Amino acid sequence: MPETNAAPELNGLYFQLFNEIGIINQLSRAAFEARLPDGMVLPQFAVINHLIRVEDGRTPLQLARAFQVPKTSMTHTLAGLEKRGLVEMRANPDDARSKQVWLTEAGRKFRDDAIASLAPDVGAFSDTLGREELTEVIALLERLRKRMDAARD
Amino acid sequence: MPETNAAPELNGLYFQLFNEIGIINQLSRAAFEARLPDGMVLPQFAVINHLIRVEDGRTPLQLARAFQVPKTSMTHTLAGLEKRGLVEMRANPDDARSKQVWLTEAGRKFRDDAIASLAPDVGAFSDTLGREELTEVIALLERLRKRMDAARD
DNA sequence: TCCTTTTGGTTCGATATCGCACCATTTAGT
DNA sequence: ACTAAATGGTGCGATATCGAACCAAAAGGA
Repeated sequence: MPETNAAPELNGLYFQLFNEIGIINQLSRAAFEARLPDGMVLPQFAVINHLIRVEDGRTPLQLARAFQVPKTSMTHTLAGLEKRGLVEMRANPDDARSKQVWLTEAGRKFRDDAIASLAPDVGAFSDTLGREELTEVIALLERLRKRMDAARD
Repeated sequence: MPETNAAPELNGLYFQLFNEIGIINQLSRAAFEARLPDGMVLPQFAVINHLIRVEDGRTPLQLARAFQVPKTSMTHTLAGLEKRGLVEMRANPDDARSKQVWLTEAGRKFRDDAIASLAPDVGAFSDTLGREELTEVIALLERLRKRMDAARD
């Protein structure tokens, strides 16, 4: 007899976790967008941040995968960033189908300014989790994210 | 000289955490919606689940607050659920402006079926975090959520 | 009681998100 | 080389999301 579910309550905990994650996502999104200029939206900021943290010159598809959004969504996000002059789309020398996303000077400055203007907000609750707890949570979530990603086939 | 930021790297960790949370949210959303019938969307399921976990008879505004979404979004979500016959909107006997959201039998059944059909997916990675790790993460995130919520004034 | 403010909810318009279909290139198979 | 399949990206239409403005009921003063 196949053991399909040895610990059903575990599922409930995962549901709870996803629920909590959804709410925090909501809260952080709202907080961010309240600070960002007019129509600037969280995904746009996230992309800029990613390009700085990792490296610019990524392709749109790489970005879509990194954030686990459909590529059409990324196209839209990048179009917004380009219209604001925060990124620059160039042809990919290695593949004529593909493009590369590069930060402009304005893009880098924008990110620095945004971080600075966001700092006070983060400061309002940054004492909630200690450094160890934070890194612990991040590590666990990262582990979960990679497993979920892998399970996605 | 005022100490505005005693530990700047902490902010970076929070950014990282929010980033990770955003991606997992994305992944769970996509996974859920792949299983749910046609146009059914994650927030709708989340509301049903909440009504069962907590108690139905909540008002739309209570739900909006619970999920930290604007009330207009909740109106829309509830309209979708009502159109599918999964919830029922009744007048609030205590307040003529307000309404109450009640689950229908179809709504309860729907939730049970959805959970069942989702179980295999969760099973694909449910061994990633142990029960202790899970409850630990949930507890920490819950703590953070409440603090962020409070900081929202 | 009358008037002001607050609160619960919806309507409306603007934008974001995403699936589907499509095109151009690249890769793989023969 | 030639064709078939896979890959990177976009256009389009349908829906989701959300802020602003609005309405009706309730709460709070005077």
